[in-house]
Amino acid sequence: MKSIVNEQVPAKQECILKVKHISDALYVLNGKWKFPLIFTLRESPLRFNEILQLVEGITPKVLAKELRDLEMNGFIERKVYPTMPVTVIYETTPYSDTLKNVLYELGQWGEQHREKIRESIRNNKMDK
Amino acid sequence: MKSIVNEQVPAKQECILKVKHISDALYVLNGKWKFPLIFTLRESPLRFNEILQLVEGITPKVLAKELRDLEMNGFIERKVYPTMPVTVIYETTPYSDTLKNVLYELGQWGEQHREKIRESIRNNKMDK
DNA sequence: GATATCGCTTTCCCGGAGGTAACTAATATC
DNA sequence: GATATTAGTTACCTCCGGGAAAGCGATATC
Repeated sequence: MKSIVNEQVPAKQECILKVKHISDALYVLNGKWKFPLIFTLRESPLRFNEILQLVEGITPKVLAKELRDLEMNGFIERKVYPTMPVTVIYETTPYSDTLKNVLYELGQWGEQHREKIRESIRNNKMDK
Repeated sequence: MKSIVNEQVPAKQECILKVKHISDALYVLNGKWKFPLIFTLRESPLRFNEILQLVEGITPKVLAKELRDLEMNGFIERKVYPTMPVTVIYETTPYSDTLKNVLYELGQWGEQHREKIRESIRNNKMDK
């Protein structure tokens, strides 16, 4: 005695589960800076002030907070070298490598999105 | 007369550009609900109250605001049918399909991340 | 036509994210 | 002891996400 309703239930549950996975990801990767920082540090390890210059728009306070978050969640490691004025190097852990595909797809999408927006402006219509 | 510095400049510029693409993507997809909503509506078009029930934790006000944002950015369409108490159906546009890969990778990552966290708790150590 | 209900929408409010600018601690140099 | 460098921290402020609850337009009921 299958009904349409019964057939929809598994699809619904599956959808709710998938959304939960996406929300789990967003929970640790929320905000404006997590993805940009992980991407940048995956290119090469950097010092605090180097990140400040490379990641445009970020401020010392926000950077310090984001780096703390990322370290707590196992994405980066903070290495202190007792040199003359102290050198602190931030580098990504292997766990950040698991984000490779996400970072790639996000970057690709952002690139085509920028192009689409530029075209919309040229054509003087926002969408459709 | 190449120096190490000169060789690093293109890589730096390339990195800054890629980060810009990622930031462009995050600009329209920021917050807790954009990805979950696009994913859910890509599964099937839904009415306002159906979304409220399906996307756990979202409130009417926040949902209305997010739906407005998503419509303005061309991700979804709001269709009104003049039935007895009025039916409003929200459905994704073809532009949302361009996010397919991003949504897939984000969901995959979130799933393995949840598993990793559960293991960390079992083993009583947070990372490393 | 007064009242109730459904399907959103708006108002009010709080807390936290994130920006600005100035300050600090440790060492080295002058 | 004044100044510079590195790696932040602190105080202050604004804006936005998001929760609670009321508002509102259209129909259904009496």
